[in-house]
Amino acid sequence: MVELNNFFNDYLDQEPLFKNKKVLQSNYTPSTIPHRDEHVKTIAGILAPALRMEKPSNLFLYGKTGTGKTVISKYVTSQILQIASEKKLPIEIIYLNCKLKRVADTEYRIISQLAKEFGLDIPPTGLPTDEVYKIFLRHIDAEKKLIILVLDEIDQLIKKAGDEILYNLTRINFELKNIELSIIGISNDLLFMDNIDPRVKSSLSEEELVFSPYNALQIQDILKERAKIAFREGVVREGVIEKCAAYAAREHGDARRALELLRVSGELAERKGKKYIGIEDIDDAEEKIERDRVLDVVHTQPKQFQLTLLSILDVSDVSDEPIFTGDIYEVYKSFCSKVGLKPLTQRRISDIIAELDMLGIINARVISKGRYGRTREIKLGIPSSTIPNIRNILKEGLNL
DNA sequence: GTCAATTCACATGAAAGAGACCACGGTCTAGTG
DNA sequence: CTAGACCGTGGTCTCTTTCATGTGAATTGACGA
Repeated sequence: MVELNNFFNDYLDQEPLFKNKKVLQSNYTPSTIPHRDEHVKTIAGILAPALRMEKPSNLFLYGKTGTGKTVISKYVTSQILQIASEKKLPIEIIYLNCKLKRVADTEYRIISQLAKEFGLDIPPTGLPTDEVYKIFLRHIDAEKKLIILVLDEIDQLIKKAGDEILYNLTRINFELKNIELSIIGISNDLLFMDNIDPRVKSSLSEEELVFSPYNALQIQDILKERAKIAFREGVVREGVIEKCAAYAAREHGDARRALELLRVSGELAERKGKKYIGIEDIDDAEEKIERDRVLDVVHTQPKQFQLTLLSILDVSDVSDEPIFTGDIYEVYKSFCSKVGLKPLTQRRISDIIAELDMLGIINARVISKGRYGRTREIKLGIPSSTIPNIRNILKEGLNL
């Protein structure tokens, strides 16, 4: 038995670097949002009629990840909710993240989640969708209410389930007398509006707002503000914040990434028993975040994904040449026969590769090699230092 | 040399199937009074 | 008589397969200068 007692005591004696780690976590809603005053005001202006029990316009927010769309909409809606509860106004605000698997990524689940918000218990499956609608509508129409529905990552929902949901949701206003429903859609994808039903489109995007990425200086401000609350004084060394911001700005100004980077840097420094966060911790943090993300995928995705990823790692290990779908499929098949798994069709592997690309583990690009066909050119999107590690974990998990 | 047709190796889409999960209603069974 | 067990039906959801269609540029081959 290891002497854990000492370890824990040492741990407790050690001065913690963090004062309040929560403010660096992604679900934290700060009380001030630097460099977004205009947006906050605009949104507040659009939603304000709600406080007079008039239906606000539907609103659409665009912008890349980490540009503050979610934070701001949460902030504004929480303020509204606060006033509403002071004045006893029947306003409901429902926030749904459509990207969360098995929560809100199909029509059925959206409705059942909505129903759940109103205290209805709807089974996760088994009922016809329109039945769920009926139950929901009947229950909800009982009293006068104004509902603001925030659909985050709405593009994911549309891509998977079609635009019928939005059509049905916008129609609730016409069908129910007591309910006013406004929708706030949040999307990372500027283009996704192009291929949805024009009727839905016009009714949905009565107001639009685009969030541009932060630049490095703005991210610095955000980081400084949060770091002040999160860390003890003097913990963050000179240049640390600047470097975090620079990293994040390189990635299209993603503030969430910058905050994560700072938090992980702090955690790593603390674990090393240091009394401060130095620039070198950021590099470690960067690598750790990357590795964790890949490992997370490796563990949560099904076997076929893992096999495909392993094939990619294997092929790219052998040569530095760019690799193509066909090569991977061949290797993949041989792996399958080794493991005794029935290989999937190339069609499916093609999709899996596309999904791995979406997850950011690989970089796949469709290119045409002219006479020699059209295919995906695949490169690894992860630091090479982590590859052997990941490969071993993969092989272990697959009994190879 | 120029230009359009050809051709490759997949990408991309649509539809449909398999299998897991689940609710509901009806029927059967065993226990109870 | 009734509560619970046990179907069968019909629904959703995910992962796949099957079939069909699309596609970008290197290559080819005809054409004219």
